[in-house]
Amino acid sequence: MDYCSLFETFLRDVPSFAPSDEAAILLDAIAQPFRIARGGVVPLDGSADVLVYVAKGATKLIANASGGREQIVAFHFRGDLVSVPVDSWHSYALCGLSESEGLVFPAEEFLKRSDIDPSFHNVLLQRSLTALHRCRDKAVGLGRKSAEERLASFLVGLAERIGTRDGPPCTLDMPMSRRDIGDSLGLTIETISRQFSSLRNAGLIETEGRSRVILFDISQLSLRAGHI
Amino acid sequence: MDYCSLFETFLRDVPSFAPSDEAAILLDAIAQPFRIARGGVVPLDGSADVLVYVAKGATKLIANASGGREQIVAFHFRGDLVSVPVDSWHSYALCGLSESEGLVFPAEEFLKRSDIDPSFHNVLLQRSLTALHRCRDKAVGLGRKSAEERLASFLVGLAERIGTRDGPPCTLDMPMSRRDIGDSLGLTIETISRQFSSLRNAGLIETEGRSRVILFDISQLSLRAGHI
DNA sequence: CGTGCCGTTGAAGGTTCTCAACCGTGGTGG
DNA sequence: CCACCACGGTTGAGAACCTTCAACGGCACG
Repeated sequence: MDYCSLFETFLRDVPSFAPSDEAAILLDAIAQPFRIARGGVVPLDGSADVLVYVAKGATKLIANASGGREQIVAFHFRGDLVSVPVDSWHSYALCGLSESEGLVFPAEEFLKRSDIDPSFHNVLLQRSLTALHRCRDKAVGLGRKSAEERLASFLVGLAERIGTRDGPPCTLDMPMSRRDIGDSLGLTIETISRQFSSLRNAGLIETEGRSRVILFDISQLSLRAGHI
Repeated sequence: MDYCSLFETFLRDVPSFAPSDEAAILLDAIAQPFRIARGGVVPLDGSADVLVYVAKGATKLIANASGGREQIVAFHFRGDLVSVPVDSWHSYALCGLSESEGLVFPAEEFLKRSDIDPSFHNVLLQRSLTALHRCRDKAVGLGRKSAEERLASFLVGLAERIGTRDGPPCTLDMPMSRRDIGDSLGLTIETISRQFSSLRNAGLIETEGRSRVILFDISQLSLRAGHI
């Protein structure tokens, strides 16, 4: 994808104004395109917070705790806008699960220029609130849930975001590895694997190869996830 | 505090426009004042997301996981604006740590009306990003940290928000109980108590009564917190 | 002065982690 | 074409950390 179509995709996905608008021109001036391979890291200048638009592929937002421990804070897919802080207790990086492309904006500049268009500004606010609410639900899971509940939650949540809608059964092609799932749920790969086996034995899911999961009964899974 | 002074405090704390502005009048029309005692719950209509402004006191945002387990997602103090979702996997409630007062706004209406003033809109966006970043750091702690690291993190974070600035030593008057701390860090009260004892024995902190903590060496605590 | 809640400490138990071995798959090079 | 290797995933056994259960102490409040 060349820069032009990247930026057009951005304007289509983060909706509410046409490419000719004044705000679009201003944003165009500060956009930095990127393209990363599976496992690659989105280049951040490291001096200021950034907003990253994911145009294609799938990414993970990683926080580094001390001692080499990693925590995946969120997964982001095509169309998502990710806020990546620089000056925080933990260092963050946005990393490709598959080959991915998109745009990097300096956050401060971006927000300043988006003032021009209130409805665009509203979209940003809405999205950051959605991210906040997702992060809170994640925090609840990390703080108060067993391994089984976490994995069930994870699968149900993923089904809502990227699953086939014509279920049941619902088929899920996960772009992330067992390690990624573990790093996201605060568990080890071994525990993830054991919980997959347990759900398989319970007849709730089936796995094909490394990345495909079939969910037979989402409501049952939701029950095991400890959702209210 | 009567409604008028509540609303004036709101306009002062969530800055950028004077009480006479058009936006202020519009917001005035949808504000619902509340006053809760220690342990009381901010009344939410339950049909739509709300934004709560805390004018006085200290509050906790609680998520209910199934099985009676509670997870405190965030603490909020005077001057904070809290987004409380209604339709989520977990049910949320905003609860007083001490006698508290403030204003409740329907989120959708609030955001719609704040369009009028871009700089106000910017403040909202900035605040929700701050909340998101805090929530992420919390998620890292819940996912990847030991009990000692969590408590050290908690104390350092609290010191930044409500500690005396003239330290060291830094004195902390915590409005929350051991149970609250446990519910916030994903641990039991017993573990919290043991970790307090451990930090006391290490000479890093001193406790006076139930709510006062004195931090002798914040950098040392920060080290134990596993911050990068 | 009694009662109740909050906090502390101890001992036993459980869930998850760590360490280790094994298997299947996909890619590479002889 | 096949052997080999690297890597991701699975499974088992023991250890670590936190929880659970239980008892006790102290402060606040009626």
